[in-house]
Amino acid sequence: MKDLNLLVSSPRKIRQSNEIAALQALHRARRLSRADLARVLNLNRSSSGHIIAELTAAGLVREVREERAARPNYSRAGRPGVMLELVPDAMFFLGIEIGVEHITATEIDLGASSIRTRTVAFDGPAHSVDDALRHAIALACSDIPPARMALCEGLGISIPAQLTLDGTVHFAPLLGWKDVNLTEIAERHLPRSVPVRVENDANAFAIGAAYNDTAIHSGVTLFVVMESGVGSGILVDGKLFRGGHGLAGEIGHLHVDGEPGKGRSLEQIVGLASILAEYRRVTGRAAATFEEFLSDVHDRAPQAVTIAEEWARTLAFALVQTCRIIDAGRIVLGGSVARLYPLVAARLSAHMLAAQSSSFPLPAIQLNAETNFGPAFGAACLMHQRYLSLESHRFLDDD
Amino acid sequence: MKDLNLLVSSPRKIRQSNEIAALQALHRARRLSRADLARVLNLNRSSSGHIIAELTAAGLVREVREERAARPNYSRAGRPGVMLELVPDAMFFLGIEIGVEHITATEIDLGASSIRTRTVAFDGPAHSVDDALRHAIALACSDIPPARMALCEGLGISIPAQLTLDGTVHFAPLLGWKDVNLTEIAERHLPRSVPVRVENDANAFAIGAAYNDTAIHSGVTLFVVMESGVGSGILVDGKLFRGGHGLAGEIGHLHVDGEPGKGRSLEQIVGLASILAEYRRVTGRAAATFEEFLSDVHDRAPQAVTIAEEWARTLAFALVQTCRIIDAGRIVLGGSVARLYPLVAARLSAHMLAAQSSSFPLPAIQLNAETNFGPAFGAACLMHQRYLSLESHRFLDDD
DNA sequence: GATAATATGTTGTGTGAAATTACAATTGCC
DNA sequence: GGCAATTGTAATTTCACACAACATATTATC
Repeated sequence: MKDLNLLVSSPRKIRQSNEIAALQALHRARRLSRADLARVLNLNRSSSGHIIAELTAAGLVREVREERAARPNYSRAGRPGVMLELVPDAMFFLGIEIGVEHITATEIDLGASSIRTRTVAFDGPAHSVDDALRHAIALACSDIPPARMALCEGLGISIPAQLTLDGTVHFAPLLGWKDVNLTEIAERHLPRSVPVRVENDANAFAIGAAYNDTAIHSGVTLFVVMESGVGSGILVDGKLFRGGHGLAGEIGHLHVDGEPGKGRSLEQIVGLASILAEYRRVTGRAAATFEEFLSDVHDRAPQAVTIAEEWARTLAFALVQTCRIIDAGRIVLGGSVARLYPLVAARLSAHMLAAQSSSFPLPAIQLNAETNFGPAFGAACLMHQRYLSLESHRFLDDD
Repeated sequence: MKDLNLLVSSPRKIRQSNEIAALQALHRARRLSRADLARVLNLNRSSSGHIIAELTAAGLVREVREERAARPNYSRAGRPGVMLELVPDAMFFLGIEIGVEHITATEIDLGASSIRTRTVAFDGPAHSVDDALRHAIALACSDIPPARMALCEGLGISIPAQLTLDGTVHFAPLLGWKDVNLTEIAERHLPRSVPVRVENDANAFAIGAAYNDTAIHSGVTLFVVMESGVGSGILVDGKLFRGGHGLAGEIGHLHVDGEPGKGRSLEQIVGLASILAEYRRVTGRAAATFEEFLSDVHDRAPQAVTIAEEWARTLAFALVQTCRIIDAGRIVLGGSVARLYPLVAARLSAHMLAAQSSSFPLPAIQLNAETNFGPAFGAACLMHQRYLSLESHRFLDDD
């Protein structure tokens, strides 16, 4: 039923979907000539020209006035093409992350570049849903003059919660929320009607970390976020895999040892809180920090190394289990705890190799170094992605 | 790069994709009038008429001459529409399953109805890849006269093996094959050039079990096949989720108890071989059958019940772990061991409920009763599905 | 039973978008 | 400078769909 409607029908819709394809292509390649675009999209040069004309008139695309010396490379024979690029300021997208201790708001442009990010402390559990959203939206919109607000094409919200597919909070243990429709509430607090989407924080992080990395756009990638809690997001060809209820990737509660009934969860061993608790216990220093722990591991202090070894062993086990099910081609580790990874990368690999039957291909593991890419950025990217798809506001006038 | 080409459309491609959508709609609904089709596809009646005319001329669709008494229901006012249906005999698809002990070949028509199925004993490990495929293809094609062979629009092959995405056997422990490109070999043995696709047996089973069940077409469904080995296939909106290397759903080797390093795999507790071995051990009857075991469980013989309880407990644990990752909305149990499920359904549910955190929705569990739907049928369905998609041979003349 | 209302299928016409073709413009290479 | 190669644009053609009009077939209503 739903596949069928996605198929394009009327002439006008052809142009719309081709325009979207052109925007996507320009986003990925940053710069293309009309002829380049025609090749990428398998279109005629003339059609490409018409599409560009329409997008230029709409203010989304412009010719880049290039310094003549700027391209000594690619000196093919023939008339050189005029390069085109997206107009970054044509619009912007907002992303906010409502965390347990803070709220972050970010703003990205049409090129998916971060314009600015702001974070404030916020005691999440102490506030109602309504208060939290009002604070967050105020933070995001505060410095934006009304005229500019008209260029906002979407607001993404990231929440540490289990969400159903329609943006309703199913259960948010960390915030104490339950069964609230965030989309509805957010729309009430917005100065202007804007598309809103809510997403789990791990999923949002995954989108953000992958969004400007063209290599990740194909295949299956697992993004693991390790803070106090542990979550993950699964990306298939650059698109989020949400599962039947939007809860896919909730690996924090995987059982990783002991009998099925008892045993501990991944989060209870790999999470920040557990590591710190254990490190403080063995060192006897109740105020020891994660930085000190990392430093100790680096210096090969036995007590810290033991903790790190169990961390690596447990994480390896969970990753192998997960890959048996989704067969990820790549794993990206993020969150503050991920800084432990470079210190024990070899151990992690060894444990994974041991747990894996030899014939099963091991995924590549990467560290997400960009601390800048948080859930807020990812939530904004989600709206950027939405704009560059058939759901886009601009193309839904009729129907 | 690959998304873009699917988005782009030209007049001719519109017609193609609309024809495909029409075929899909007719396949799902079995019978539609031109006006019905127009509504389903969001097209004008006249366009619908044109599309049907083209498909009728191609011999894929026909008007059903209806007995007048056949529709006392749906007696709306107005001129009744002429019902349309796919022409089953317009083409057919072959599916073969190469197992460890047998080869099955099946043939389905354009309506995805099974025409005939044949099975012969075959000692897989004793034969070379080449021999096995020659046998299998001969079995599938033996009774088909050359003239009819021209109507064959695809051959699907199911193998108990890990396959890469391009149809190469990565590793087939049960058959002793390794690193063979089955597609290539199969094409050599075919009497005529025909699209070929190779698929893991669990994945093929999943496709087949779901293919004619219209209700399953949306959401995430996990199909678990339990024989001597245990495998599974994941279906997302009716389409197979293959993972990064085509190995998604290999849950047979999930660790289900003990410490990460040691512990047993799901297969070693839930698989047929293990159940039988344990049952024979505790009863002392070395020739005891699975039927006898089922009968004992039914009669609540303590020894058998103990085995069944561990089966339920272990399976529940594995299913919960899997659903934490992919968040399946539904689980379908198949394979001969699945017959144990109805006897311990309540226990399985209880164990799943206990293992699941209360906020996590439990998937619905179903038994796949149709023993007829084997991997061979699924492999054929895979080709049927392929024909009803943009990859279809019929629509790739140009380019 | 006649008429109205409703729905279907077909035909002709118009429109929009892309393909095709042709051509001017711009560069590199000889 | 001549030639090949490439780009961008304009005119024309082709194609598929939407729309409107109409004949047709059936039910509902008086």
